[in-house]
Amino acid sequence: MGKTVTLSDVAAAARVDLSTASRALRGEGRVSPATRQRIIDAAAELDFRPNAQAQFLANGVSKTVGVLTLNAPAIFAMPVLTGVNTALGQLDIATLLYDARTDSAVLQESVRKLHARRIDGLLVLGAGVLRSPLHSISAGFDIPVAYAYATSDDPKDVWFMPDGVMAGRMAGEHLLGIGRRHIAHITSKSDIGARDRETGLMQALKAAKVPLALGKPLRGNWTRRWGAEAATQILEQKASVDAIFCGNDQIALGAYGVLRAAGVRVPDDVALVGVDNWEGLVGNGDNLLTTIEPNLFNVGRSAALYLTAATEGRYEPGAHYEACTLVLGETTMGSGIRTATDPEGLI
Amino acid sequence: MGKTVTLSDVAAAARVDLSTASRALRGEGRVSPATRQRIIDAAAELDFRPNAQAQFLANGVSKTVGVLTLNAPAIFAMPVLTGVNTALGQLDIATLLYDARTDSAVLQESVRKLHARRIDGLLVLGAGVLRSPLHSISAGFDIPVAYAYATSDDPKDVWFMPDGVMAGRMAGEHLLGIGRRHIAHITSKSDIGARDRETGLMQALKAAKVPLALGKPLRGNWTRRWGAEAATQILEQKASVDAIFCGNDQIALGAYGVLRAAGVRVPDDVALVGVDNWEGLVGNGDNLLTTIEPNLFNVGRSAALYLTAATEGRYEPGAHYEACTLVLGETTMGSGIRTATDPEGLI
DNA sequence: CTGAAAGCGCTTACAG
DNA sequence: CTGAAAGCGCTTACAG
Repeated sequence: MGKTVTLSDVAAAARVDLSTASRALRGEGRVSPATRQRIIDAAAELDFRPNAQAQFLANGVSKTVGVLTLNAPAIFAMPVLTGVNTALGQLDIATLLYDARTDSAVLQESVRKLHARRIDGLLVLGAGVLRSPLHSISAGFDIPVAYAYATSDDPKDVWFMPDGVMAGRMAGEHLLGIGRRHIAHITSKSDIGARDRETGLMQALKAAKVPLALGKPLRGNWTRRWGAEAATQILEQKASVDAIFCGNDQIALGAYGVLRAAGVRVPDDVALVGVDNWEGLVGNGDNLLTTIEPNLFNVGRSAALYLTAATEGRYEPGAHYEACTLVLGETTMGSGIRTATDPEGLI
Repeated sequence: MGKTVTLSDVAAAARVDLSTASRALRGEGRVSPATRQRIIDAAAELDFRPNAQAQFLANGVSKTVGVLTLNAPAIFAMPVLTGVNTALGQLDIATLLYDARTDSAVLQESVRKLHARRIDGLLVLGAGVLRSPLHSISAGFDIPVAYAYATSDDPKDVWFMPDGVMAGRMAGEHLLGIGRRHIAHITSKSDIGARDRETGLMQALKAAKVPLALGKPLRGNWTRRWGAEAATQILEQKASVDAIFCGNDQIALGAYGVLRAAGVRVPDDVALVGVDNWEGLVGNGDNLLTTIEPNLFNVGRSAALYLTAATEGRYEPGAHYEACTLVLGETTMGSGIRTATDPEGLI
C-alpha cells in the first residue's frame, strides 16, 4: 500500500500540468485526444481516485443531505429513512441524521451543525403535521427543504406523504370488485390518516352507488383491541355486513379474531381489508390479510430525489402523494391466495 | 443574508492573523486570554460557523461512514440502519449507503467510491453469514470495518448481532418463572438464529432440571402457517404441554390462533412466547404476545460506535452480542397485562 | 504569544 | 491546446 495517489501524480506520469489533467479527466475544456488518452491511461494505471473532499471544497458542495427528525426509530419513520438513504446513496450523497426529539435547544444546535457542514439539502422526517418550531427551520437555509411523512400548513413548502385517499379508494374498489355491497368501516377517530382513508372509501362507494353499511364508520383508535370491540358491536347489531374496511392492519386483526371466534367465515361471510402491510413485510409470505401497502420506502425516496432535483425546478410546491399498492390476502381472496408450496391452509 | 462568514472575517474583525484565530477558536496553542476572548467574541458576533468541508480536507477525514448492504429495505435491516444513522448523527458523522444487491460489479464500484470519499469507517450490514466476495472488502481499506447483523468466519473481523442464545434463555426462564414445566419448542430448521434460540432455551431448562416437552423441538419454517401446523400436531398428540416457546412471533401467532380455535385457554392452559416484537413496535400497546425484543436498533448503534472508537483499541475483535429484552404480553401474563385505560380485554 | 507561509487536493478563469 | 496562478477555507509547523 503506497501513498494515496493524487492528481499531481497522474499529471506527472502523463507529463502534463495538473490543470490539464483535471480537465482531461472530467472531459471538459479543449484537450487533444492524444494527451487526454495519455492522462486517462495514467490515471487508470495508478488507480487514481480523486479526493472527494477536495472536490467538494473547490466546488462548494458537500454531497450530504441533512435529515432532521423527532423520532427516527418510530416504526413509520424507519422505512422512510431507509428509502432516503438508499435513493441518496445511489447518487453518492451521504445522509446526516439529527434526531432532535422534542428538545428545541437540540434542534437549534442541529441546524447550526448542518449549516457548518454546508449540506446540499434538508429533509424533515415524520413530524406529523408541522408545528411552528420545525417550520421556521427552512427560513435560515438557502437550500432545498422537503418534508417526508410530514405535512405543512405553508403552501410554499414541499412535502411527501403516502396517499391515504388512494388507500381507502383501493380498499373500497377491491371489496366492490369481489361483489361485496354491505361494506362497513372501522377506523380511528380524529386522525388525518383516518380521515383520508375514509374519504377514499366513500369515493369508491359513491362511484358504485353503494351506501356505507351501518350508515357511518365506527371510530375508535388504531389498536387490535378496538378492532375486536368494533367487530363485536357489528355482530351484536346483527347488521347485514359482508365486508369491513379496517383503517389499519391492527384493527383488521382484532376484527378477524372476533369474527372467527364467532363462527363467521372470512372471507366467505365477511371480507376484511386493512392498511399498512406490516405483516407482509415480516410475515414470510403468509398473506393472511388483504391490505394496502403505503409504500413508505417510496415516500422517502421521492423526497430525497426532490431534494437533489429541486434546483432544476422540476417539482411543484405543496403536497406529493405516493401511490399505494393493494396486497391480496386470504381475508378477501380465501385460501386461493395460498402459495403452491404450502397449500394446506392450516391456519 | 450576506456572504458566508469565514475565518478570515473573524480574524479581521479581531485584528489578528487567521492562524491565531484558528488556534484561539479551538483552544489550542498559546494565545493570550485577552486576544482569545476578542476572537471568540468576534466569532460569536459574526455567527461564524467553520466550513466543515475545509476542515475535513485539512485534517484528512471525512466524518462519513460507508454502509454496504445487500438489501437495505429488508425488515430486519431497517432498524439496524436506523440505529447506525442515529448513533453516527449524534457524533456529527454522515452515512453513505450503498445497496449493492447481489451484483458484484456494483459492489466493486461502490468500494471505489467509498475510497474516493475517504470514509472514516465501513459497515457491512445484514448480509447474514459472510460470503467471500463481501469478505474481501476489508482487504483494501486501512480503516475500521465492522459487520452489523452479519457474522464472519474470520476471527479477526468484528461483528455485532442480537443475542439469540440470550433470547432463548430469557424465554425459557420466563416460562419457568410463571410455573410452567412442560415447555415445547416450535421453531425453524437449519437456521443459525433458530439454533441459538434453541440453545438458550435448553440452557434454561437444563439449569432448572426440566426436560423439553415432546423430547425435541418441532422444526419447520418461520411462518405463521408452520406455527399453526405445529400447534395442531401438539394438540393431536394430546401431549402434556403447558407452554410453547416459539422461535419467532409469526410462529407464535399461528399457534395462538389454532389453540384458541380449539378452545385451549392462553395462557391459562398453554402459555406462549415469541421472538422479534414486531407487533410491539406496530401494535399501539396491544401487548398480545409475550416476546423477546432483539433490540436491532442497538445492534446498529453498537456497530456504529465501534467504528468511531475502533482506533482507540477499546474493542475486542470477534463477535459482539447485543442484549435482548423480555416484553410481557397476554400470552403469558393473561389480561393482567392490560393497560388501565383499556381494561375490557375484548380480544 | 503572534504572524507569515506552506499545505490539504482539487477547480477554474486567464494567458500564451 | 496547454500551463502558470489563484482560490476553495481551514490547519499546522516554523520563526520571531
